[in-house]
Amino acid sequence: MRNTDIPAIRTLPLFKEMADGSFAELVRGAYVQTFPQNMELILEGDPCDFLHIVVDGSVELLANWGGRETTMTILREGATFILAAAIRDAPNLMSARTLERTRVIMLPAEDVRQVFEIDHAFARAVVMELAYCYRGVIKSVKGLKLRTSIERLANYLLKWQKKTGGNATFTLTIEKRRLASVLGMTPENLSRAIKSLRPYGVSIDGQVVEISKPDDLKRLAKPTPLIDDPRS
Amino acid sequence: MRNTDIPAIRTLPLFKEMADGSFAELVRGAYVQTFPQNMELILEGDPCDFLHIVVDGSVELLANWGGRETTMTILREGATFILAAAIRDAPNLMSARTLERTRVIMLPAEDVRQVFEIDHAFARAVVMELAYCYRGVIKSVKGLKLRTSIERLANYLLKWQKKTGGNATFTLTIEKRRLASVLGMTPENLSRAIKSLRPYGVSIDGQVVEISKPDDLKRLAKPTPLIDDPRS
DNA sequence: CGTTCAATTGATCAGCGTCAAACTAGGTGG
DNA sequence: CCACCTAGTTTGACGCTGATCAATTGAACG
Repeated sequence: MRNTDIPAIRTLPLFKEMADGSFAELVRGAYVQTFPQNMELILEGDPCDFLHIVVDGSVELLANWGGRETTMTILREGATFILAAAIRDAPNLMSARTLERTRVIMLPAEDVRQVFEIDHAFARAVVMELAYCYRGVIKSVKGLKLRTSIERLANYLLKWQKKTGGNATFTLTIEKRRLASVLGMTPENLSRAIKSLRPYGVSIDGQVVEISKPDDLKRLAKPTPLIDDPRS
Repeated sequence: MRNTDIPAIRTLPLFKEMADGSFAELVRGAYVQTFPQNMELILEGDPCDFLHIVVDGSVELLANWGGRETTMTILREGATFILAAAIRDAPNLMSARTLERTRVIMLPAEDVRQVFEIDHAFARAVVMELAYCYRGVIKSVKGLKLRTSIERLANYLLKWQKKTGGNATFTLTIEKRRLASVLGMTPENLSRAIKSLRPYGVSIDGQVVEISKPDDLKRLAKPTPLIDDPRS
């Protein structure tokens, strides 16, 4: 592992509080690698050998069944994945694929489990991270079961607007067909959903979104922290 | 807390390995209560004060939004709930309601966090439990996004058959309208879905299910451990 | 025996997926 | 610099899945 990558992850919540010695042990067996776009990092069903951390770029977590495929979520800089499988030493429930040139750190799952035993601060961070992920998935189930696809889109736009600083105009960093899959619809339907938000002040040109009547959109989207707030 | 309830939970995976002293501390501030049917135990959005454990009976976890309601899951004897919220000291993402006369143990969330700091075996058990829950929710998202409602029903029946011992005839322990909500459909649609499984050897009379052509049903359901296996 | 609530059935409709085709933009090579 | 290729996006037409509404049947309980 290159020295330059160590500080990059040392400050992540998962590693910030742990002892230097434990961190060193964790990092000793780590691999760092930069993958090209569209690289399959892990495959659904395979045993989980490494905890992965995105240093730079973005990764798609996806699932397949019966010839169908869906994007579960998209991860960016600082996100970890396959933590639950690594902890339980269980097969991966999702595949992972790079969406662009992406730098990833891989910590042997065995080391993670071992350091978990030794370092209490790390154990606490792992639990916090897992609980955070769990709540994230619960929110997405709520969105899928309680909202229509248009409502999901509206809330996605509002959430992304907030994340990018709150301006009326902002830019998506995700292909539309993938956004469609994340939101649980087809690309064709996303196109139509976008058009149907026009009366609510939404216009999308390429990756550029403009929300001209945020209050109208919010009245439709009815966002709630219990589904849409990424933290807490 | 009555003495008779202590052994009931001591053997649960969450508490089995922990030190006697830690367990005593956890149990010291615990409440045990038997609730009647249809009691609201916790409310979505409320702060999380207690980790709950079902000793006997069953509890429905549900979520509301925009006047709609959905059943997230149904918990039975031995299940814990609100663990993630208790750990993170965050508001509940789901409400909980008894489905029948149900006995519940409530451990103050503050105590749980504190014992987590002290007892390492407990910390490990918490992580295992959380990872288990996380994977459960991931599986349900996969089912919702990748399967039609008929496929979800078919897999539910096969899973429940296995859970009850594998006989061709077995009994559901859940109201149909709740099953419908768990599976993400309306009661009317569940009725029709059941009828449409008749050519695959499924007949349901009241709560009694018979699967006469399991191979045909499996060919339709295409069950996979990566969605349908509750363990691992 | 009547009340109540769940389950079923039928009719209708909206949402969304599928298929096919047109359009667009970004990248490549002549 | 332009023509072309490729892949993503959009549009239209159509059909299936599943929701809604309304009415009926059935079962549990007082």
